[in-house]
Amino acid sequence: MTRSSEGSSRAGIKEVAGRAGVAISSVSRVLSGHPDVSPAMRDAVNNAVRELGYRPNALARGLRQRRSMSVGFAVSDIANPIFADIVKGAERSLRDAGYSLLLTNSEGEAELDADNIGLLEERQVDGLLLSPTLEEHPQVVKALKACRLPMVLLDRDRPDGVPAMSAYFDHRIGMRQAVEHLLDLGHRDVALIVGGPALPARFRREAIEETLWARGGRCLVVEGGFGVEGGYRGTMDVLARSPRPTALIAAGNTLMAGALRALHERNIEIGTEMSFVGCDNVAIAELHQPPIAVTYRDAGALGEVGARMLIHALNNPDQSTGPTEPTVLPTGFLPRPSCGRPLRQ
Amino acid sequence: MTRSSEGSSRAGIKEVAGRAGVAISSVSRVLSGHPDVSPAMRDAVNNAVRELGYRPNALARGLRQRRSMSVGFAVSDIANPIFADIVKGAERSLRDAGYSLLLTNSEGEAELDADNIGLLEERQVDGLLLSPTLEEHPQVVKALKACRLPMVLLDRDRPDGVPAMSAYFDHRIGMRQAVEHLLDLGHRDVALIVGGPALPARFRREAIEETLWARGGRCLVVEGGFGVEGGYRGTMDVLARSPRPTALIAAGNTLMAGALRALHERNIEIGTEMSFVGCDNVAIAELHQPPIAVTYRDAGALGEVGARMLIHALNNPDQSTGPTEPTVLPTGFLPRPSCGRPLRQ
DNA sequence: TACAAACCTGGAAACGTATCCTGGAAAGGA
DNA sequence: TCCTTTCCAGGATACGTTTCCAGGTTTGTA
Repeated sequence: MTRSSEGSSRAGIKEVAGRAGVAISSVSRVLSGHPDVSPAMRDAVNNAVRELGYRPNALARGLRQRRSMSVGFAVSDIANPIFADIVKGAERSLRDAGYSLLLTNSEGEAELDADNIGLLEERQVDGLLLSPTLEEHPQVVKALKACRLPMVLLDRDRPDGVPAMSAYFDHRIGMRQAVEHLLDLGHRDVALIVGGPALPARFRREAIEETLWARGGRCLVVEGGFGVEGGYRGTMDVLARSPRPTALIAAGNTLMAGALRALHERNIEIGTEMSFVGCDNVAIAELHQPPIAVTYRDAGALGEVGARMLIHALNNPDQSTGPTEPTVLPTGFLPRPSCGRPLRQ
Repeated sequence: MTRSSEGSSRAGIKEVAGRAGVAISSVSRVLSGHPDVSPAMRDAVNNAVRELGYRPNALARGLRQRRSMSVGFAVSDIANPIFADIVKGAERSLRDAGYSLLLTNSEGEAELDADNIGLLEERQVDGLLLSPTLEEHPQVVKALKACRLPMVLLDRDRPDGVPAMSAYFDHRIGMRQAVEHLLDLGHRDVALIVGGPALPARFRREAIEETLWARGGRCLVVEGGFGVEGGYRGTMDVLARSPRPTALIAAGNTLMAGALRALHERNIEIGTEMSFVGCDNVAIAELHQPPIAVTYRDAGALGEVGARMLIHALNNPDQSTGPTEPTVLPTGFLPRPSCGRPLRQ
């Protein structure tokens, strides 16, 4: 009988106050660390809290304080390892700051992203982290413009008129290094498989074209569509070209998977018949035989940084409401045996 | 001036009532689809809602209704593709049913899992999905026992006294097939690298040992610890044995990655010098050269099913409070060239 | 000793919603 | 015409907190 006979529902602050023989407001003061509290009061309340196993109701608190201490993350595909890492990093920063994470996944459907933004608003999140499928999709743009919350776009373009902060990778750095590497090996005809016009792809394309042109190379750009399928189709397209490029760059980790499948299927020897560069140092890149040269980025760091930007904005709501400077994180390049000298000059 | 001059804060049900010239309770009735509402009233309210861009406050609603229409998911590592798929599947089911997902990640720390369970309770989630790091960790068990909410454990053991439902894979099916395959190829000495005693590993170990013993094979079990590192160390351990097993099974997708790294480092030719079986049909397995034979499972389906079990329990709170029968999903085996005949008999 | 200041506490209002309850109006039957 | 029933709308209360306000006690200072 040492267990207190807990009611069917959880104890509230009222029960705590009753048990401690004090007023509700006093309990609240103790719990929120208000200075004007006598030691006796503090002990009495803390004891009652412990005995009842009291846990505050975050809904009630959020309603009263008009802040829920939660942020929403609208992501396009949590199963993409890059996004999983970003979410993981963001969750870490948020947890450290006492925030909870409300996650929505759109499975690549832009309309769902737009809906999700609205749903998260209803849930009274204090801010929003965003890695939508298509940041320029009209419904998404509309939802973003209508949204009054502090927002951080992660590795995405900021559509005109959207008052969001942003953090992204400078994918050009790693790509320039990759192309320089290919040029140094003697390649002059390089194909690029790219999914769409959005930020990461755009940066990569820019860097590749500029670097190639500057040194007299030629670039074949193939838009094969997104995902593994896109990579596969794009690669098949490239392989059918004549003259065939001697090096192939897949601008994304899912494109890379599709490209590798196509190369295997056609029995192309990677690193000799065709040099290959992928994106993101995911498991396949490292463990493939031969290992795949890739541009890399610290996706977890982007999540952490983005979340911190958001938290900072939440703590300083008075600052100039305009979006602050974007945070730009570097990328790099890991040369690996998937890149070799071209067979023909 | 067609835009309504929205106040700084969002409009509430009160503003809607004022604009429509009706009582607050009437607005609530219209919005919640109550039958006793006149068409005129319905139109008036709906117009006001549209004009003001009203969105209900989920916090207030949850507080009043004592259900938040959200569920928590405490996962050990969202960056593990299996968990990412499970979360993705769960989010889909939850979204379809009108629930939101509160995600916590413990990054492999059991204490964090325990904390997170408490945090999610504070947030008044209606139920809990769980893929904790160590379901038998004392703090986790304590948190689970103290939790009054409907819970579903995903691919985890149910500790004694924890009133949770569960859904898991029968990893034995795929493993039996894998071992039969190895036996058929002529292998008699098989090594198993396993992370710990938890459910997936236990099932796999059981199936391997039973199947091997039944046909006169020998099994070397190595507990190398979790993660990529564990797989690496375990494999190095196995390679040092004499006589060296002719086949190696890595019981987990991260263990597989570590094992492959070790095998590459030692220049072991996979499929001839050493046959290899991994777990989960992740990208590396398919794209590795030679492709890696793996047991597979539909992780997304587990997430969907688990979430549906939870939702069903939430909709039928009166049913026998005891946990229902576990849902068991099958696994399979994909033979691939990483398994070949042993060099020596 | 008297008065201001600091400290501590309790009561009450508010956050935005759902729901109970009451009552008026309309509709139907005698 | 009167009474009962049904339909519909509004008022009030509650959900569990925080926070403002006012009052009471103690401390410090003149």
